[in-house]
Amino acid sequence: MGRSTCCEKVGLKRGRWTAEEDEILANYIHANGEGSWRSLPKNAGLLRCGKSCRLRWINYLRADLKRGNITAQEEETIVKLHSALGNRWSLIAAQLPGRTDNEIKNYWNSHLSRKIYSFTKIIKDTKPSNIGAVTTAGEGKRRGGRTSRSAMKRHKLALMSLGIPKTVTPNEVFDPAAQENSPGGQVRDSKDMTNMQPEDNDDPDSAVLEGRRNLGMHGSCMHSSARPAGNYDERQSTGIALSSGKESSSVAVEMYGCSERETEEVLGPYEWLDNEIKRLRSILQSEGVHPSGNHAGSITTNGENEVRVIITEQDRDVNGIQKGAKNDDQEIESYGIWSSSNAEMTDGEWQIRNSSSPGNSVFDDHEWVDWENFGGGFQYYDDDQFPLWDDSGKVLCWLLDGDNADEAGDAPN
DNA sequence: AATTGCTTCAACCGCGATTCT
DNA sequence: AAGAATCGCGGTTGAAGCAAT
Repeated sequence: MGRSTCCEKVGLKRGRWTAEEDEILANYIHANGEGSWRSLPKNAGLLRCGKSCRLRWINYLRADLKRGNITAQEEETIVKLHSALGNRWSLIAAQLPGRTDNEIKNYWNSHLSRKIYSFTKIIKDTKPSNIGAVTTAGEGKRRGGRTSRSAMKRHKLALMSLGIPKTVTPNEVFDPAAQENSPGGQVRDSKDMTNMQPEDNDDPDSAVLEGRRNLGMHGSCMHSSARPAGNYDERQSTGIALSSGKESSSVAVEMYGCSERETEEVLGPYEWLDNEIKRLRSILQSEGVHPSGNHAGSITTNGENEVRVIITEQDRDVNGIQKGAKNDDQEIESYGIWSSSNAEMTDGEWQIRNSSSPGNSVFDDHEWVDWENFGGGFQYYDDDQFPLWDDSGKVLCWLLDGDNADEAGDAPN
């Protein structure tokens, strides 16, 4: 069927709205309510298309919009939600009263993504050598000290011209294209998450694994999922992918020996992400050795810009749970993607939490989905530190919408 | 003071999803 | 049931303004 444009382009005004237009639109909506956007401009006497009116109202004129800068708390919320949901701005915005999806999208693109992108650029540009050659970041003479959109674009084009797959950006964590190339794939919508079944797979854990992957089973600020399929066997190793600002730069420096030039675009402190990276660095410093001594650790990449900590589990999994019959000397399959969030230091002892363990969190300190019950219904864990995950434990279930979400609780409203 | 490069964000665009007829 | 209309979302663009040179 042919798609008609939302309105005739001829004769309609475009560009910035004037105060007078705003007033007309606001008055009309106050009198007649929202909706019927197609007929609204005609009825209101505006030379705008309905789409433009709707956008103007939603993003600017609504009375319940919050003005002013994004707060630190909001920023953290955005980062965490983006880590889990990808570029689903409307879902993210729904958790930030008074903020619009457009605003959050802009904020992400202009503030947050660059911080992460800068680090991935370092990884991309740096050879895995000279580990230990530590330099400080941000010493380059550069205005602003940020990675601009244009610079990112140039970088992307340069990589493309060289036939190099461009560095994964945060937005691509849930990139459907990347998903198709990813071993486990990425979630496209909530139905994908809620309808996952273990069919077509003999491995009873596969559905769970799939679910973890699809839900962005990487810690906050991770981007481990967007790699192309390769000979890297995720099931035989666990991986950590890094990104962030200053602290992550130091990780990069320590791991790969970035030069000053290579770190020049690294950003300033961003505490929350930095803490993630700090913990990761500690993991690296421990060489991935589990307290049990059963793990041999190494740092590697899969050749696709991704930093991984490879930990071979030789006897049992990190939770001490035997994972099927095998010889004593057989390397156990450890699936899933590790993040800095599923390993932490507690009371001076490393607690490396395998994602296969029930109740282990995706994000540090925040219990999410009980993955073992993923197929038949969710169980969620309380999180009293993150108000998004409300007191009754209605974690992301209602964000997923769909039928399964109802099993875990009603969406707050 | 002029130029250049960059950041920000409002607005536009295309398309899939949903609702209407 | 099918096509049309509309809504809503996410990606992208471009103008305005700022900062460095």
